[in-house]
This record gives sequence, structure tokens and C-alpha cells, in this order.
Amino acid sequence: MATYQPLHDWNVTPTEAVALQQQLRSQIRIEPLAEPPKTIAGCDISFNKFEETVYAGIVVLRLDTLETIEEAGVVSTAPFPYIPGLLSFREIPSLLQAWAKLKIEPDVVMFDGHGTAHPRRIGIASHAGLFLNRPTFGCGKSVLVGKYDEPALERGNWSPMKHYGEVIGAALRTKNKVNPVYVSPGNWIDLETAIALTLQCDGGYRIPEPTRRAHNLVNALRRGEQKIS
DNA sequence: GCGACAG
DNA sequence: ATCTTGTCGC
Repeated sequence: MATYQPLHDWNVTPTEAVALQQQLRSQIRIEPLAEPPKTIAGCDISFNKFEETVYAGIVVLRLDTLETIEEAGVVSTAPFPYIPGLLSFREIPSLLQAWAKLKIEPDVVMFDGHGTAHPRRIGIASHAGLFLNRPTFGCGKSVLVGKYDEPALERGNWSPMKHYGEVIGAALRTKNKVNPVYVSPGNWIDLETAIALTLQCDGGYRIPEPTRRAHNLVNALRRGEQKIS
């Protein structure tokens, strides 16, 4: 029931995908939130090695209590392969199917990957943000592009990630003495807010709760331990 | 040309 | 991402 704007077809070749990114990047807006968010969604996909079937899921939580208030999952197929820099073409199609099953329209969406911390500044969080037309940001577990100085070891510290001289994201410590996560704006949000939201979604683990729960959901789906909701 | 390379 | 048990360190 949640809606989105189908800006373009997903049936493209890698070369066409890069051209689409170049064309879409100008539509991305990096700015503070217009409204204080009450709900946040986490997204993820899972699959069996060498298989084309993908399990996509979205979990919606209240930002104040981190209580899960809705889950949606789908079993789909990914026609596009994983190619560094083109992750959105593999994951967004099935995530949109899960999105369409949501009754709640989340105020902000967190992605397992990057937003502006991308060679063309349009990672999965930014690309999806254009379709969803609402605040989105990325929180990845490793770097695609960019250099940074190691942030201080205590939770909450962060240092800017730079690429060709520009700040594209942040290496953020979400837990004491544990490797940082990499946060970057997707669309309709700024870096500072994305960092604050990531810290607000703390559940005691390195990975913030929205993504962690979405990951658990899709893995349960893949193993047949969970019915499609 | 070589190495890197989100999930 | 996924395949998998134990094990080193705080």
C-alpha cells in the first residue's frame, strides 16, 4: 500500500545502468530533514549462493522506542548481477516489491550500503531515495570509495570520508572499540542527520537496529523459518 | 597496465 | 552476499 515513483525501467545493461546513474544524480537533494521523523525502516536482501532467487524484506520501527511496528517480505528474482557501483540495480527492484506491501509509509529509510559515498555519488540509498521520494541514507559495513582517518575508539566518534577532495560520508563508531560503519546521505537528508539517526538506532550492536532486524527477517525467510508477511 | 571493488 | 567451528581477546 506504500507507494513510490517508478522513475525508470530496471531492465538495463551495466552500461545503461551507469548512464542512468549519471542522469539521475542531479535530482538528489542533500539537505536537513523537513520534518522530525517518528518511524524508520531498514531494508535487506538475502539469497543462496549461485541462485537467482532473492528474499527481500523491510522492517519498520518507531524511532523513540525502537519497537518493530511492521514487517514485509517478498521472494523474488534478481536479473542483475552484483557489480561494485551498481548494487542498486540488483537490490532495489525486489525491495520496491516489499515496500509496496507496507501499510505504513516510513518517515526515513536506512539502507545496507552507501548513498553519496559512491563513485558517482548515487549509491543504493540515493537511488532508492529518488523512487521513494523521502529521506533515505546508507549505513554500510565496508567502504566502496573514499579515505578516512580512524575515528576515536569510543562510540559516537566519527571522521569524514573523502573522495576526490569532497566529503562523501562518515566512518562512524557505533560501539566502543569495534570497527566503524560507513554512513552517507541518500536523498532529502544531510550527513549530520544521518549520523544522528544511526546513533539513535542503537541496540547494542555494531549494526543499527533497522538493518539488523531486516537482515534477520530475510534470513529467516530464506531458511523457510518465516512466512511472507 | 595494475589493483580496488557496497551486497 | 554465502559457505561454517572454534577460538582469541576484552
